[in-house]
Amino acid sequence: MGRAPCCDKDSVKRGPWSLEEDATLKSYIQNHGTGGNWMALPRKAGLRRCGKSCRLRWLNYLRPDIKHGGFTEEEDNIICTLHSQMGSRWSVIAAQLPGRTDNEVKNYWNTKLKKKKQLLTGNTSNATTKSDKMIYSHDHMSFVSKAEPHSFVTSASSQPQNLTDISFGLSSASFQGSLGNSDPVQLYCPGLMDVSEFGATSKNSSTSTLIVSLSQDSSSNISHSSSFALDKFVSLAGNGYVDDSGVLTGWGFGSSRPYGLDNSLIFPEKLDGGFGPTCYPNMGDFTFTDIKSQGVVLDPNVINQY
DNA sequence: AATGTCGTCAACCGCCAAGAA
DNA sequence: TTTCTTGGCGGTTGACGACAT
Repeated sequence: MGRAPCCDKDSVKRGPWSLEEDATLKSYIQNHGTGGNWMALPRKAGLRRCGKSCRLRWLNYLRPDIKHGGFTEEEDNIICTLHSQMGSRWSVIAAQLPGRTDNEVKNYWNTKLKKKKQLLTGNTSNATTKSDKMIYSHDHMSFVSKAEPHSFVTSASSQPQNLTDISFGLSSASFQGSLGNSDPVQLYCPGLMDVSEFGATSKNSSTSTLIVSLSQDSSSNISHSSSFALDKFVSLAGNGYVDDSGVLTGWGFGSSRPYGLDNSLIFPEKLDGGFGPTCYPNMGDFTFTDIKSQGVVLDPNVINQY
């Protein structure tokens, strides 16, 4: 036996709200509040609507502090950063954007930002098919192209987990130089700009760290070039670590910035009961040596600018 | 002008967690 | 302690408008 419906679907109105319904709901809530009971509200307000529907209409549209209209570039950056950090936790992301609702942020991501992200991966046809994949395990990482889904193994679970959230076109990246502890790192990614997703660090703070973050400006058609502006490089530094259970945690830029120099740095929090969607498991043995062996080269000139 | 395709976004669905009974 | 109710959330759907053919 299934769950009982929250309301009788035959007796309530569904679909788009009319102006009259909006006015009724708004007026009722402004005069009486929600009363802490959305289920009872429509009856009290004289609406033939499900309580859930009323709640959604109020929270997503009628609330006086809702900000309607296009997203700013700053909001874009915040959404991208937080989404990379915590995945699809839209309510949490929306909470960082005054006047925006989780639904609005979610829609915006799905219609605009996700596409941008897909462009950066070189994929324009399918959200789940990535042009290039990065795979890693305890002791290696590599780039592979046009691949079917890969998996990696975490030290905590020893179970393969699909890499659904980490991929980008790094196959042509160049990377040279060396790193000291907590040196900022920039990864030169021809054709790729800004932020996004992937981080690695070591089990203790005495070894190298790496973050790769990418996105692509769809209006540009950048070919390999050495004249990128600084902010076109991925940059990183910080004090993240992988704890004993293999969860990457505790990342920051200096003492004040939770994210990267260009908002590119994102690290997942450890979630109770397992890895969150963007919780990158153990990369404790992932070092630059490994990266170099795969032909990824750090540009020392870029490092020196920090 | 008619039809098809795509993008957007409001609204709904169903699951889960918290708290009340 | 268990069961039930409700709120909250993320995923998905479907209506509608814009644009392309």
